[in-house]
Amino acid sequence: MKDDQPNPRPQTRIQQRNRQTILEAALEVFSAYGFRGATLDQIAAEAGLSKPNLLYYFASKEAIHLELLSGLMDTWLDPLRAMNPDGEPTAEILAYVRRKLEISRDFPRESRLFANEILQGAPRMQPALEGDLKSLVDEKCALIRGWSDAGRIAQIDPYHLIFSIWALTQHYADFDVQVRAVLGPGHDPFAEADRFVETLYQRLLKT
Amino acid sequence: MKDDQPNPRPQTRIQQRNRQTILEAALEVFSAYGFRGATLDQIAAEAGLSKPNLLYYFASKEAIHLELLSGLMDTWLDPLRAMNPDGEPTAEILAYVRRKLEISRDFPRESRLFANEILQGAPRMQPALEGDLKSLVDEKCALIRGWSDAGRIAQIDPYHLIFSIWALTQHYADFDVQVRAVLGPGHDPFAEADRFVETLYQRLLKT
DNA sequence: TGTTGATTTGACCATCTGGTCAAGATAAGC
DNA sequence: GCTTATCTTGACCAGATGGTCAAATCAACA
Repeated sequence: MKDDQPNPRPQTRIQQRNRQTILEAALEVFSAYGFRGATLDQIAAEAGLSKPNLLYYFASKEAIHLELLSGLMDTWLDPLRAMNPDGEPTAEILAYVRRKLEISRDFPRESRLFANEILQGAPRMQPALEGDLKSLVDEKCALIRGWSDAGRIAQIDPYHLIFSIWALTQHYADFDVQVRAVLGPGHDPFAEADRFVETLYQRLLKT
Repeated sequence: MKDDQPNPRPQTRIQQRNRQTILEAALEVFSAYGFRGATLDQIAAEAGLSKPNLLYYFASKEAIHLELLSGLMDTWLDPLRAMNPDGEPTAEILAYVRRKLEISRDFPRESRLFANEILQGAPRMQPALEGDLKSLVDEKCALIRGWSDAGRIAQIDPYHLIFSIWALTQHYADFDVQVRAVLGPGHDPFAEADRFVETLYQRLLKT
């Protein structure tokens, strides 16, 4: 996201590789144990580096965590940004749902990291929530309201419609153990979820 | 749940009161910071007791946490247990949704404690999930499937129907900060959610 | 009131944890 | 190969944290 130019910081190949390795390891550990539950030793072990070496690449434990979180917000917002005002309303909303569910399936650790942060009151993300997130949601909700006012989808509160999409799709990543425990073996929760949410939102939005 | 008889352990009034005070304080702290993020000193301060005194009433930090979790499961299952096979299907399901949302509104700390535990892989609850929870859900899903096979509600996967109820209702407790950040001031998320989920499930279940 | 058992706590301990530092190993340019 | 800048680490530190313990305080009851 930053340091794309060769100037500001040299960013040798070793630096690039090791910072990446560390972030990957930190994601694994933070998403499983939360910020305070994770230790630098765990992350170092996961990354195959020594603890002082971690701190050569990142100023502190908090700095690693922040870097992960800031990288997250964009991944989070992109699918919603992609909702096209000129598309067919139901198709656009369903595409958003499907895309969000794919993200839960493919990036469950990121989803849990995010959930951990919000659960604990979002101490490091509140500004982003009230800023970028809110304004994007406001914009898309205006769009959705336009669609329902024009009778192209059923009348529904657009904000809570979006909340429901977040809740449903993230549930399969964040509560994975519970879902699997209840379904028992021999199930593909995400495949089933895909069919379920499609049905749900089609019935909800049908005029 | 245990020690209802006066015999096994005396349980003086002081003991009863202090154990309760400690559990209340621990709920506050654990739900806000997670198990590892919470400290005995924090809990002691919140309870207005000294740390050694906590450990006079509970064997360890873990013991406090376990007691909270075990108390939780029942509160969690009760609304689902209350689903009446002889009632009107849509009304029964909507009542369940409403009851679950009330719990999110009235016991958000319990909801977050639970979410924290599941998020981190449910290390201390997996047996309960695969046991009591699964069998109750299996039972109620059979019931719901009966309803939809009889044409009394629309065809829908009962397991994912229940997951959707959990996801939606708990979202308002667990992601409270996010919901409020997006809605902005002047909203009552739970009141709005109540209307939203009612609409959603009515449209989903209508034959 | 004296005695006994329950309750409370200050002082303490071992371990863990985030972080530092100086010295050594390695890679890169000349 | 030599020099310089980058990278790596063993040893260490200060503070936090879960937990212990003996001694002190309190409550109840004979």
